[in-house]
Amino acid sequence: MHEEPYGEYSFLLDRTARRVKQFAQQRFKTLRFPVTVDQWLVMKNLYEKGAMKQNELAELLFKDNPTLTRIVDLLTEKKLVVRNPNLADRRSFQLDLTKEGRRKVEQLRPKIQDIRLQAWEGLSERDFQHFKKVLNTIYKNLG
Amino acid sequence: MHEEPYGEYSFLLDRTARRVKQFAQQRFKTLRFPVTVDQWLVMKNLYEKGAMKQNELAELLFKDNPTLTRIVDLLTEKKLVVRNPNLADRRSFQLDLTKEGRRKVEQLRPKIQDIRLQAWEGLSERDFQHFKKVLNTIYKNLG
DNA sequence: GGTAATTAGTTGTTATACTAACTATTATTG
DNA sequence: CAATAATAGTTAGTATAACAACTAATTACC
Repeated sequence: MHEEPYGEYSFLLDRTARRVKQFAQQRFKTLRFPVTVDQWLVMKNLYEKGAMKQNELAELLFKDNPTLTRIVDLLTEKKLVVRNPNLADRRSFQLDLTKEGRRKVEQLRPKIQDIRLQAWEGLSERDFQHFKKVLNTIYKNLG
Repeated sequence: MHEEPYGEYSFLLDRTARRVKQFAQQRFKTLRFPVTVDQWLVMKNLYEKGAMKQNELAELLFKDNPTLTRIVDLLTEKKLVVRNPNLADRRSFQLDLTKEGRRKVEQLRPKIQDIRLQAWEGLSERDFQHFKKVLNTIYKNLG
């Protein structure tokens, strides 16, 4: 195994990605924040970028349409997101945060930093830049 | 977003991990290899390390028991893995590859390298070592 | 030896990911 | 204008992940 170049990279990548998500989800639970990590990403993007169509959101999040449909379904049930008719194209909606959704985002945003900093303890900004470069290269190589 | 330290790391991590798995799964399909990436990990570890109990495998793979039970269920259905009674402890099994399972592993192992190399094009062994260090640090920080 | 605590794996539930197929709507083409 | 192709989002199916609860077996303790 150690004699093969880049052995185990995908295993470590998967393991770490899962752990990061699990940790964040647990923190959300502690904070009584009533959504999953992936639902949060939807809300965060709607907050920062404003109302948009589902396929615009899918592009931002690199998620496929079925998955996103289901996430949005759950968020609309929780009354955190609404699907407004898109007058320019009856095939699509304008997704937007509700007032409650907006408030929830504002509550959690300041806390995300704490979650993030725990992961990066002992690592530097330089490590981060390098890490990003590798992740982006791999992503592009497989794209 | 760019003013926050380590912003987006989890997003990029998740995105890349998903893409890597997706790419590998597509390659498996092309190669007519009849298992998923996660099933492959089970088989690979049984091949390299020999028969073992489920909880030993769970530790190696960092997967929880329900998930592993389901993966092993599917592999036994495909007749690639068997659950042999563990005479020392009636609560557990010895998981092992079947003859067919062993053959399948031997078929695919040489091909895994190609899949891996595409991801790491343009990156070096040094990049890899650094990447591993970051992933392992994050994992430990959140453990 | 008997009882309580722990353990190995399973079952149930909810969520997300990927692929395939589908329906209604819009765009393109001749 | 009509027919065809493409598109937006949805539904269905299969797989994995995480958490909770459970059952049978084993271990620990008195």
